[in-house]
Amino acid sequence: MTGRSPVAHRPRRADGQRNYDAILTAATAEFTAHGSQASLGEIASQAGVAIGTLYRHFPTRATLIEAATRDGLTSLLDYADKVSAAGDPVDALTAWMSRAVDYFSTFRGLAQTLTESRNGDNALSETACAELTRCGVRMLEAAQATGRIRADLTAEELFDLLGAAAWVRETSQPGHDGSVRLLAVMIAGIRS
Amino acid sequence: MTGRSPVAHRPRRADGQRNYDAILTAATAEFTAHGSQASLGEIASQAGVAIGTLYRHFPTRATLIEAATRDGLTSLLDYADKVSAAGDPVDALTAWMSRAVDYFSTFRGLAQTLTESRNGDNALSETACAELTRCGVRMLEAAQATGRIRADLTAEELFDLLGAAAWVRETSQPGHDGSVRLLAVMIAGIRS
DNA sequence: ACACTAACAGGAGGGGTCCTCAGCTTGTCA
DNA sequence: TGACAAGCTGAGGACCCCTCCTGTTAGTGT
Repeated sequence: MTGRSPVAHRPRRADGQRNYDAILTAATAEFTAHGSQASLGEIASQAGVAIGTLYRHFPTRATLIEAATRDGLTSLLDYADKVSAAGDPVDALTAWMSRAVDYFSTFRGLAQTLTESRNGDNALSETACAELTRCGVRMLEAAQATGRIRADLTAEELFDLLGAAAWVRETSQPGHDGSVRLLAVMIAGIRS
Repeated sequence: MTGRSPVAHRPRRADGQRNYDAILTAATAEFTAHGSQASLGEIASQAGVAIGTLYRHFPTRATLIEAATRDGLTSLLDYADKVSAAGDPVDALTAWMSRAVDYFSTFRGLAQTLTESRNGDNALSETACAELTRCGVRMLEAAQATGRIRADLTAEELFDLLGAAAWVRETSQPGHDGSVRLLAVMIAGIRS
């Protein structure tokens, strides 16, 4: 080891950063409009870069999806802290679940990507998955400690509920959000 | 009007019927293996016909999906009658829900097609959707009449539950069927 | 100020899928 | 048996995915 890390990268080039940002902006718009299966060629085109440039920055669709939803995930994790500090763990859990469904359905197809990643199939980064899982476990265990949430519910099952509710929202016709009632039924079902 | 219907079609040609059957068999196998997004070219190839022949018999993917799942639907409707006659309407409803989730998850992507069709987006035949809806309404109302199922649950919401459970099953890693627990939570949640 | 080089951008190309359509084949009925 | 409608074919245009090779440029050290 020399004094400084042997792999001290050069700072990212200015044009690279510009394109990275432009691609991310375009991707967010396209995913919102057309779901996670939006055309990558169209995203590149919207961003004003060639397709090769998009692949340079985001080697797989999953990396792009993850980058485009990173803010949402951070926001969800922050929300967990806030609502946990506020008071009753069961209220915190239910509020967080509702918020998590919002995040899961940021755009069509995200719930599936998240669930498959949690199952190891697809490949969002493990750290993101792990953060989300840890957060869910914490919320669930705190609520279970009150005795008012079924003790036999696992975190895995909790995430199944969230994914399912998000799927319903994605699939509902616009204007009618079926996930609200579904979530209510679920929350009733997980009480002791 | 003459004595016989003015649009009395010739009987279907024998080779046409053979190909129709072969396509349906191949489609069932391919949908089972690869979900509702299976390649239509591959299905035609498996059936030993050209792609144009497949489109002649099934102008859209939805018509093919519907034909490939018709038996399953019929079987589900029959099951409703059987279990309704057997005894307690709440038991009948819960048993039927479990069976309906089986049908909804005949292959990956079917739950989405069914739900979208119920919402008018996609296009399975209206008659099939209507039959299914009528069946669900009947099961639900009978169960609600006992007072042991929440009276404010609508059939639309019931089908959201079923679709969501089927989605979880489709998305679960093979070997672990998350829909069983999810359905249990849902059934707990819809009781009064 | 300048040359060097790693990082970057570009886009053609091979492979896949979808769906159509003009022309050919064949089963059926008289 | 012959005529004709029903049926079959598969090439083709349009789209998308992802890779990879070529040319360009921004940042760095002297």
